[in-house]
Amino acid sequence: MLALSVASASRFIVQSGAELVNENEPSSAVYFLETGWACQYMATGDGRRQISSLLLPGDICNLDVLLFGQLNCSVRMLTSGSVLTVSRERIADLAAAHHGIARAVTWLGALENAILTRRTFCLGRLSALERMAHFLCELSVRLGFSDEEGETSFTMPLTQEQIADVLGLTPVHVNRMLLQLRTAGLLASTKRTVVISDVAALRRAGEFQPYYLHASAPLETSSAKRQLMACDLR
Amino acid sequence: MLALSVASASRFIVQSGAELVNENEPSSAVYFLETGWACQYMATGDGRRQISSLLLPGDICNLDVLLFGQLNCSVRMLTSGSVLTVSRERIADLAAAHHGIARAVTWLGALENAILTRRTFCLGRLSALERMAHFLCELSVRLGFSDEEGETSFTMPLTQEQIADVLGLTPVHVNRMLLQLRTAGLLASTKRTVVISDVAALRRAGEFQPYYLHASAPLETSSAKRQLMACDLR
DNA sequence: CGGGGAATTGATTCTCATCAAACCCAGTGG
DNA sequence: CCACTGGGTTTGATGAGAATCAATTCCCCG
Repeated sequence: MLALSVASASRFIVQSGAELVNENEPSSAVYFLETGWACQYMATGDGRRQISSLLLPGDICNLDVLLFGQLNCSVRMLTSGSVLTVSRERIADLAAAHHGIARAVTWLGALENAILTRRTFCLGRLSALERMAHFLCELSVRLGFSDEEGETSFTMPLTQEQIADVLGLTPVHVNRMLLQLRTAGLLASTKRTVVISDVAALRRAGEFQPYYLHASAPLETSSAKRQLMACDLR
Repeated sequence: MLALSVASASRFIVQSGAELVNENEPSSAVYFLETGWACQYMATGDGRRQISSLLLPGDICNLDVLLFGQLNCSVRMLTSGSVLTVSRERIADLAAAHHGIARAVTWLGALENAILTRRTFCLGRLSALERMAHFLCELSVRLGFSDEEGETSFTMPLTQEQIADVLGLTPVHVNRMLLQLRTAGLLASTKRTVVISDVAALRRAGEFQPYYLHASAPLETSSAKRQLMACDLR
């Protein structure tokens, strides 16, 4: 909404907390997240919130809009960042003209699908500790750190409350689970820096198998994103 | 696996419990479920199981295979039924040649996506009772009963254990939640027949909003399915 | 030097899991 | 025709994991 109020421009600098899409309003553009983190979420009337997917730099959100003209969840920036928008019509036209574009949309949709499928498993059947471990493993791979052992570290701008909304837990419990992973020697994180001391062990603890992310086909994924981005720049 | 062992034929009669896809083996076909119910699920080593999606008569599963060549979950029949298979190559060829087919695949993928997103919300933030209510509402709409009030009834071949695997609960607790809904007057089910006594109330109890199912665009959905089915029959 | 959001810690409560037993009922075979 | 069987359902008693409530501490920033 906010972002689209200036219809002519296509790149926006948005503040942390800015709402890109509201679940109750129609939306007619796809967003490409250049920098910053964002999330898709749904909320109940009484304040419970569930983040259904995290959007990392380079991610595209709102693909459903291409078909449905409406997203059933809201999208909000978790940090400040910059966003490119492409109108629904523009992508539809290009997809009709170029196989590559259509394929890119399908590919990214399928990838999102795989991630969501995995998340249902985590939320339904893993304990809080396992979910936490799985989450950190998934994040590291999505951010491009796919080493299977040794140590990995990266920065993560999320608050514990936001992590809680991803994992279906309370902030307090997230805190305790992080502590537990730290005392178990799997994690050595400070503030906003995640340090996975023992990748292999953390993966075991979280039942994490990286295959579903298809990170071994980075060419496909990144080329899909690049093609969609090019829609905007032409 | 089982089904594909006879490569030439394309319609199979399968027994309840038959495994159509195993998460650890590559798969190279899309399945169209003519009759019967099936499910996609993932399991841990120690026996926990989570059903990520239910496949109802008329549903298509395994679309991810078109892009990834591998599904990350298993698919199993919950009842006996009949299944049509279409090879990956065949659909890919047709999709390249006909817009309609490509669009159908994208549409169904997006719909699955919307359902998974919603399930994430249910598993993460709804109580057992709310999940149960939401599940029954979703089921009734997916089966074609989209009345918003009054009474609705349909037959459901699932055991309480299978429902538990959908909702991330234990069979015992599923039983108790059903009892609770019955004593609250929202439900009047016997054996395998679900009778929703008060649709509006059950929807409120489960925070259910039907929009995400896009049942109001049945033409799109069913025509997408029909087109894919036609791939097989030509 | 405050001020405020986030993180941490403790005490308590509640939801749901676990364990265990009884029951119901359809199908089978004597 | 009726005991036998076994999967599914129902019910009860107990326990564990996570939520809730409530302070306190830690930092970052003005």
